[in-house]
Amino acid sequence: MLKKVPTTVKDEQLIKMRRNQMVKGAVNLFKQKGFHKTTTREIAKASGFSIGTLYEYIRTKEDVLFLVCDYIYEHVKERMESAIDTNKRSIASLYDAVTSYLQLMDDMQDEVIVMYQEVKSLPKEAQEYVLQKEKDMVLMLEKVIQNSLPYEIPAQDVKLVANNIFVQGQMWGFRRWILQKDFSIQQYIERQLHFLFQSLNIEQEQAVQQDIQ
Amino acid sequence: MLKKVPTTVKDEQLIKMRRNQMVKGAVNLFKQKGFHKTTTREIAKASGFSIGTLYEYIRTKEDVLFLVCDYIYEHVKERMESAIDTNKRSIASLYDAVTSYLQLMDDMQDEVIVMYQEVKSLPKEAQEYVLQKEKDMVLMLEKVIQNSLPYEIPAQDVKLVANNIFVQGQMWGFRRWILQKDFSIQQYIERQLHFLFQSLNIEQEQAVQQDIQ
Amino acid sequence: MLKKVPTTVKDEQLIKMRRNQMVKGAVNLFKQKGFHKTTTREIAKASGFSIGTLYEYIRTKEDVLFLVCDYIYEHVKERMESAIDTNKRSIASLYDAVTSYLQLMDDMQDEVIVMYQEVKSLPKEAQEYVLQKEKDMVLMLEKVIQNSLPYEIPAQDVKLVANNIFVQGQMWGFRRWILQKDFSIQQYIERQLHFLFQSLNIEQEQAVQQDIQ
Amino acid sequence: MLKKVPTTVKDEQLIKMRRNQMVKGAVNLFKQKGFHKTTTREIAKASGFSIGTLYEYIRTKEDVLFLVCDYIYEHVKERMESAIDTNKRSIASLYDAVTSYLQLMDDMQDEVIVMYQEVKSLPKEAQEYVLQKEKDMVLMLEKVIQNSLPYEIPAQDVKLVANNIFVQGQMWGFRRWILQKDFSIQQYIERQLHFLFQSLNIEQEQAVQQDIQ
DNA sequence: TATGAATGAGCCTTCATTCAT
DNA sequence: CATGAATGAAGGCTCATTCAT
Repeated sequence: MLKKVPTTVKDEQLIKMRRNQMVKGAVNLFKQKGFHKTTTREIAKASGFSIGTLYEYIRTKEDVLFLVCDYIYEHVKERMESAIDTNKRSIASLYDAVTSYLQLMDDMQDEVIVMYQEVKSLPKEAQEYVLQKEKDMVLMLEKVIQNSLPYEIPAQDVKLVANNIFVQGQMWGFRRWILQKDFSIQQYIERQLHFLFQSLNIEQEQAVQQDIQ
Repeated sequence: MLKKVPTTVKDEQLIKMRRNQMVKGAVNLFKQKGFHKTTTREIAKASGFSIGTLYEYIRTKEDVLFLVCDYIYEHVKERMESAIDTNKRSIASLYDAVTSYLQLMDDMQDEVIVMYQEVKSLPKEAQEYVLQKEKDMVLMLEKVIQNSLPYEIPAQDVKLVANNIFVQGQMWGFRRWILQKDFSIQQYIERQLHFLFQSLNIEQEQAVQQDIQ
Repeated sequence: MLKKVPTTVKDEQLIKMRRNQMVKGAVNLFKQKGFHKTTTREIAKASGFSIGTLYEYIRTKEDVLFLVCDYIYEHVKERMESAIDTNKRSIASLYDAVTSYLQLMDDMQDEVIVMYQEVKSLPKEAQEYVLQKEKDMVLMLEKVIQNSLPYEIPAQDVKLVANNIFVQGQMWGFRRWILQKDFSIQQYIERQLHFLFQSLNIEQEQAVQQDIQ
Repeated sequence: MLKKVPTTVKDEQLIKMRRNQMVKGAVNLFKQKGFHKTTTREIAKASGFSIGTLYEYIRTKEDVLFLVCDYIYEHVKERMESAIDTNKRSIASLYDAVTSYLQLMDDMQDEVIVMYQEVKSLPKEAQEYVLQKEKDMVLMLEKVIQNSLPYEIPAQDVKLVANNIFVQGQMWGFRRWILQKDFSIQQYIERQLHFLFQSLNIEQEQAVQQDIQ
């Protein structure tokens, strides 16, 4: 499962730092012009070092994209994990999970858009690696759903609902020009929660109250 | 709203034919390798004519992408319009609309994926043109929802639900590797409808029965 | 045995012409600066067309080198074949063969030097292809030797003598700075023939006289 | 005639050691991939120190090649000188010289090949320096020939024969794939001596017997 | 109209060399 | 003295686009 991008440089500390610079710079560029229209020189410049130095930390341009995707997912996953307790057995935990997730998708709009528009440019192997991370995230949502509901529902339905939530998170960024004209993120979260709970036959008040306690 | 791609050729009939060949060939290529990794030569070859001829019918490579997007949307819209009556005032019409839409998204998976992964490669102007068509489609869904519901709901909620449905259609193609392992398209439609109606506080049986009548 | 360099261009006539231009230009450059220090842009310019056009007729820079080697050997072989009758059974034919061969090596000094200094830069497969052609040439010499001698000599010795002659031809170009100070090509040929015949226990006069008849 | 490669380091002892390491490593690499395809980093690694250290002992990459060539010739010359007495006035000394020389060329095949394929990559000045050493060697052979022969022969012929022998030595390495299939080095030496003596009108037995005495 | 050879800007990548630590 | 991270000039190659036939 480990997928390492080879380096010429040996100092692990330095690698981490430089790659952080890279990801930062690259995300910005990819956001604006997409992966293909972004030059390696531009990436280097945006990262604050020369083209030569860039290539001390990666092998190919695609490595940059991979690093970006990896970074984003790692970040997202981390935040999700610290925000969500997949084992708590109450509606409130679903409420919290969805709230945190959508909030996160708001915070990381740009990154997420970049990722979803460019994964297909990754080499097959890297694509699968990223896909796996995505699956992991959906799985987290599935677990929360399963554990929160006061009744049993078919595994298939759990999957569907989890995927729906997941995609609604992405949609907030992707369809920003349409949605963010009419909704603030708070409103968006509130209404999505409303329909979610409604569709699951749950009184939303329960969730909120449990949460407050 | 008109967005014309200029040509050297005069014969309108011929233009139509040639461009159809182009779109056919290009969609296939874009599907496999994406817009950027597809060369104009490949497009010409897949279209059945020479690179020189290709450039008699377009101005730039991006024109091909635009033509593809345009074609897809035209197709989708056409089928949606013939399948949906936005004015019928019953739950059944929402049921029908969602069913038709999801079915359509199943039929046109590849095309839709191509479109959504590559629009950002379009020049700004063209992007907006395509975006508008998308908006039109969501609007259709909004209308159906508004007219079908036996009660009033806030415009915002209508928008949200329409967008959710819209995205669930795209997700069927985008997340095929995950979803189509567990669902047939019929099952997918059925369960999505189930949760949709549940979230709208509507007995699904009503819809089905109305439909049969 | 066929080893074809792929092209984008279809017109066989044109390919031949352009490649001739290429080989001409490239040999000159390789002669001066060696393969590695010669730029593809320089090759293009020396060939009289643009870098883009160059790459319509080859796939990689190494292809140019291969084309050069191929051209040289084809040329050499052709001239050797037209000058030598491997079946004539007299000393004179050996005399003629060596004379023609050394004369040829004088004419094609530059080309031969280029070839021998750069074959190792060819990809393995191409290297073997060229090596084979070289073997063919040595084989020609072997045949002539075998058929000309009035007595039997061991196959091994035939090989050795053929190789010696072959290398003496190359040496005339390679060691030009040393040899061509002291010898004209006629003198060189005359003395090498002298020692060759001496080493084979043959009166040189026989050969010359037979030849005159 | 002195050609010094400048250094940052002062300690002569150290310089010698480090450069020995360098030559050792470099020869191996050049043998496998040629001078141009070998990187300075690879040379440094093969030498057992860092790229920074490498550049403490040389000024440019070409210096490494020069050092290699220099080393090889020094080695070859040394062995030749210890094996050959250019003043002994008997056929046996020619016999010995050729034998030693060809044996040496067998021992140092790789090095010799490297040298001859890469000298042209040396800067002009260095090329001449190496060429001179080569001339010295041929001169040694010339002297031996002159002194061994029981009769006078023209200076030109001496040169030619010396050059022939010299090139036959190189050919053993260069044409190894062809020759070493049919000959052991002993056989090769024996047959070349045979033809050499024959061409010089000398009974080989004389040489051998003289040698034994 | 159709063709396909020609063009060259521009991209990714390498690698010899330097220099601060 | 030794190290190795940083640099950027330069090279190989691609591909959208043009234009003469």
